[in-house]
Amino acid sequence: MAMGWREGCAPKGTKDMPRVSIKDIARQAGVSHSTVSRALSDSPLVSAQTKTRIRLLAGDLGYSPDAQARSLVIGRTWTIGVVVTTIADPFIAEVVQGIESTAHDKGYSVILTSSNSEPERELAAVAMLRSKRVDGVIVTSSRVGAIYLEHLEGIGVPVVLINNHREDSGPYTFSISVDNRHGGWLATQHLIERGHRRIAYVAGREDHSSEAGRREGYCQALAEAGIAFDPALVVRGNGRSDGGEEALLALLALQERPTAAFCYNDMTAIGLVLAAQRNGLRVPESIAVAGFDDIAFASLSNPPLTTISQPKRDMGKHAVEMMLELLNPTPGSTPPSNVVVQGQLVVRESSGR
Amino acid sequence: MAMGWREGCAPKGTKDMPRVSIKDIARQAGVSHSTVSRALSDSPLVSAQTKTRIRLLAGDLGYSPDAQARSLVIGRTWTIGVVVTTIADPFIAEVVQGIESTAHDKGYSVILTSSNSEPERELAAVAMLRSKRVDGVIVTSSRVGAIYLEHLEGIGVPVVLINNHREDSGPYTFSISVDNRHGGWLATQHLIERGHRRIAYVAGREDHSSEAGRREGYCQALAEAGIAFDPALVVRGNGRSDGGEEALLALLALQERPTAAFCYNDMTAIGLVLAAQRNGLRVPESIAVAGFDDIAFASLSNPPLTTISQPKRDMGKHAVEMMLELLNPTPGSTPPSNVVVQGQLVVRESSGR
DNA sequence: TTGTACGCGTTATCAA
DNA sequence: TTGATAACGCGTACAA
Repeated sequence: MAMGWREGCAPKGTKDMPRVSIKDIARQAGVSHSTVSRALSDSPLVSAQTKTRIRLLAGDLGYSPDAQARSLVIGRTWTIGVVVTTIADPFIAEVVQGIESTAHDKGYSVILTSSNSEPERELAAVAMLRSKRVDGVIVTSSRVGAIYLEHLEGIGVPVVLINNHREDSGPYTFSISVDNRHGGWLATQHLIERGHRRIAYVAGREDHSSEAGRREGYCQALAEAGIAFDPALVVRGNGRSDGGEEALLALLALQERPTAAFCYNDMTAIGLVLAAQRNGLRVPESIAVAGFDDIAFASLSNPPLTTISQPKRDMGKHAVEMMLELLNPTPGSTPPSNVVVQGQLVVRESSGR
Repeated sequence: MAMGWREGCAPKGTKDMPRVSIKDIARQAGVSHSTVSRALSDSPLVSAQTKTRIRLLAGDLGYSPDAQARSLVIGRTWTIGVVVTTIADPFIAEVVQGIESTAHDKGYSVILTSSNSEPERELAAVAMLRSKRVDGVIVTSSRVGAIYLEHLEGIGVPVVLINNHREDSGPYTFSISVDNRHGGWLATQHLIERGHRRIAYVAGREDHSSEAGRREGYCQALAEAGIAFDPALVVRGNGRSDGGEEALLALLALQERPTAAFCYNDMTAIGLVLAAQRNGLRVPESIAVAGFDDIAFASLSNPPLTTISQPKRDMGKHAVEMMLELLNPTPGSTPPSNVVVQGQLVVRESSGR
């Protein structure tokens, strides 16, 4: 019965089951295809009678509207492209969950592309999104190069950047990002309140757009507390757990060890905690630790991690809503502007009593 | 300049930047649009001279082929739909990363939909994928209801199920799944080798298709070791960390407490470990623990978690390759069949010395 | 209230 | 080697 299968997928639907179009419905209903089109799109230009008749028929025939054909004439695809570095990053995954979820609610679907931070992949992704005629693009990548942004904007559709504010962005590009400086300040300030004065900062990658802000917040909190900034206490990391592990070793090698560490993000913090414990240190007794992001595992690590919580799902949601406002501006409203959301300090056990 | 923006996105591209089609190129090049089409698709029916001339022109004009129009006539979209429960699940996220990555390599793009396990969302997602004319669908959901599968197959395109083998699937539906029974056996056997005889099993949701197999493996290992099966040692879980926490409390309430626990998955195991530590138990000394999946955090938890590793990325990759073989059967090859991959025991510290 | 005719951007089938 | 012309499935201005 399904023997034709091995010959490959027949062009449209299988030979066993050809696809039904509005013309087919029209033929069976004895009307023109335009009447069918109107009936299915609930146009007032059709009698209620034929409307229901056609709709029933469409249901019986198993009709499914062809979004491509529709988009071709309408000029919109109700699809938004989402570009991430990797979906395996727990932070990004949660943001994307927020994006997909609200996009779905608004009748949009999502094309997901991951760049793996490889420039060629990024460009290929952009070309593909452009060809697929997405209505807009949301980018959740911690670093968006200038050239890359240029290509992105070359698609000619609105772009929303998450955690990646850029000054040199085009007129259709907006960003929504967490207040990194304030978050860094909150975390450091918290450690200071806990009585620490030698506080390390484990940095992220320098090309991550959030890095500078978090470090500034760290510096500011120190300054406000009258603690002299010690460059030796700022160690390099990479945003991943292994970076945190290496950072701990670097701190261990210091003459005067820190009693606390604020880490660029949770992954770094978790790696640092693990390495500390492996080296016989107790957290938070020997070294207090605070992270950034509040990924799901922050509360499941041992000890549970004190961190700055970002409203990840909400940021995804907000990004979609901003995108829709760009695509379908509501008459009265003000045009969108860049958004900065505040992170929240979540005190858990890794920062002490 | 970009003042027209607030009037909404103009149909195709912005007014500032109308989209260029092959007809535009044809006009400028003084040839017919079919010649342009041929030149761009590298047809041998065009002189090398005009071919390069047209291609250069296309580049200058910033031409981007319209995938929709193309698909409309070709009958393929080079798009596959991916259905997950939630992308925020670390296991699923890694599988999807594997899917997106290899799909990209093969020239396919991915539409991501998350069902949140809500039936209405699932059906809406299926309808949307059908309308968008995806070439195939990959499902990574731990439970696929019979009705749901029916709808899925109603799209008329191949379906690949990950970790969700079903006997009652249609002729175009295949599955790739881990050997749950063997994995459960491996983990339990490992705990037995470590000297444990009272070993608990913390179950997953009963409607998860992997649950039965893992439990069977557990039972078999016990039987082979001559250990009597004690139903009291099988406690309910839900596949999440809070389920593991509750399970530990249940085990604590037992007359004869277990000295080890095999958990349905890593999230459950992590929750159980955390609850144990909160209750003054030491892992693995007081209770040894093994999980299943080997999510990224298994190695980052404290103590690092012994678990059964699933080749998550490879499973995603394999799913795509299977899909492509269904879409473009290579002449000589055998038709795809359901695949069962073996998990690997990864011994870390949570299971003892 | 309905039907006709055209266009969206492609590919493909004919003639030339 | 190239150019008309007809599809693909749909929306819509225009005419009836």
